[in-house]
Amino acid sequence: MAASSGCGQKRKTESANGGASSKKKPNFAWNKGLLASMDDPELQEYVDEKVVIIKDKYPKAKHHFLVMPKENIPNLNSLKPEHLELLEYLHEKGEEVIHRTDETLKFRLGYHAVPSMSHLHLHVISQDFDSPCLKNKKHWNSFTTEYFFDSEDIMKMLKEKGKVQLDSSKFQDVLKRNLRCHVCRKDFSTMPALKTHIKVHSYKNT
DNA sequence: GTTCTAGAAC
DNA sequence: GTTCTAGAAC
Repeated sequence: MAASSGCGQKRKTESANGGASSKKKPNFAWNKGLLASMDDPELQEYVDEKVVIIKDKYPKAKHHFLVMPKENIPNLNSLKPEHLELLEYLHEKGEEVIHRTDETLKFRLGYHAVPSMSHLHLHVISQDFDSPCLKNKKHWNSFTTEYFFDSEDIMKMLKEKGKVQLDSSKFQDVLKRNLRCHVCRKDFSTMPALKTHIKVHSYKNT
């Protein structure tokens, strides 16, 4: 059967790397990974003159896309008032990809308060969170707590304040909070228990 | 962001 | 003994 985990784990049988120089994987600049992913045709979902949409390399739900401007905007703190139209465009393109994918499912469009990866990216993620890549508390809390800012709220902030200023220290504790179902608010003590539980809910967009 | 894995939790 | 979490990795 060889059922795989489906979450991009490495094959240990891989050995055709032609040399003894493969002891360690260079981890430096891992946070620049989105730049490479943007140019990967395997991941690209949509491209135009202003944006690139890719499938998240490690999707945390059945459907998980990243909408990114081609313009190099490192993060939310870099946003200026003149970027508002661009944010609206990202949102619009995100909604389009939802309609092309599965409009019967509930989705959210939003930004992480403190993203690990550099280069502004709008998450477009279905709310089932049914994925083998969703593995730990940080994953869960980053999409189901106030760590996840709805795109509309970010746009509103930029519009009203002329910037998006988030205190990153405030969000470290949020990621360590107890595991709680995003639908019925029931608490769970382990990830496996939570992952089993969330399957009982419907994620239809009705 | 992920992988790996020690040792805590059960 | 096995499951699960959480911190280091260059």
